[in-house]
Amino acid sequence: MPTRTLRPVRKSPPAALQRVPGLSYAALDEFVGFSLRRAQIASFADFYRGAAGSGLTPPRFTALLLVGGNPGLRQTLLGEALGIARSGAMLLTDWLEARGLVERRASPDDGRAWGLFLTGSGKRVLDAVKRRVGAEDRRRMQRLSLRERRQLKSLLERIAD
Amino acid sequence: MPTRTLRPVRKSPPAALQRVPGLSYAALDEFVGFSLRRAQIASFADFYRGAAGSGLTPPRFTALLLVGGNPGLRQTLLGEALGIARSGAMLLTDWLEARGLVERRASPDDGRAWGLFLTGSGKRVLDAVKRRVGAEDRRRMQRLSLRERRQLKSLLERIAD
DNA sequence: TATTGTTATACTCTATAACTATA
DNA sequence: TATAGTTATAGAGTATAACAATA
Repeated sequence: MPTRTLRPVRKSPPAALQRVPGLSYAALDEFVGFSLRRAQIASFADFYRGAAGSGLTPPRFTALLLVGGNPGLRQTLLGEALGIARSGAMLLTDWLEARGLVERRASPDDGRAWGLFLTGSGKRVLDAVKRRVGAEDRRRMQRLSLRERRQLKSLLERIAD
Repeated sequence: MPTRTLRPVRKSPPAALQRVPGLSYAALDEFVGFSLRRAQIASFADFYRGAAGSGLTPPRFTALLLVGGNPGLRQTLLGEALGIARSGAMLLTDWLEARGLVERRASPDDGRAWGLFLTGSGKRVLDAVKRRVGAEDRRRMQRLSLRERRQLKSLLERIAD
């Protein structure tokens, strides 16, 4: 059994591109990627507002959602889904387990692997954060009509790989 | 004058959410934020493809674009535009200066401040990378019709703060 | 031999806080 | 006093590589 070190809570959201008044952004506005990035940063800010106090970050929240939707998920697969190395998936799982949100259970069919499961507390925390983050997500999207929201989502899916 | 330490070139793009076949993503798909994030990650991948070999990262590229479009830009303002602390803006400027892409000139009206300017080499590198990254950006967007591209950009601007 | 999880280590980017020199 | 830039230091998240146990 490994050492379960509790990693501290993140204090503030990551860097954010800002529109500073008086500066020329003409060169940036040629790229759709910049609009995408700025919208995505706004969405991250929503997340941090909704997840405030939970200690969750986007990868941790995503991990909880994935474990919740795929009980018995293995760390390697979790890492793959998150696009991080196995070692990182382990540290992430350590953090979630130390906080009592996720449980490692020995895999019945593979002695090398763990199956990951939400604990009762993990389910409650996930539900609460999901509700609050979801509310923030919908609040921002209410700037658009229902039709525009569907359009945006469909366009985004088409340009994502 | 500070020490101008040359920071190494980034090897690989940052983490990327992946659709792993067989996993349930139902819980994630409730959030527009996830579509946004996945599309944005794809756009980052485009950037790293286009900027390959240049050592540029998204913040460094953005910094070059901003200095190019705002000659004499001060570090503090650059940091603000990028959403990073002054100290970070300095390290970033150090990197760009050590690579000969950007020049610090004493500000004529304020003895404390630098004005940032692209060097000849900086202009050439920026032009080349801009062209290649722009091509990648447009290549992805060609999955959409012209009308859809305009729509996407407009929708993104409306949900960004 | 290959894979799962783990450990050790290092690197990148960021922040905070204290310093200096100018304003 | 306040601001621009700098320095020192630390933290968070990532990667790579080597290891043990199991497949």
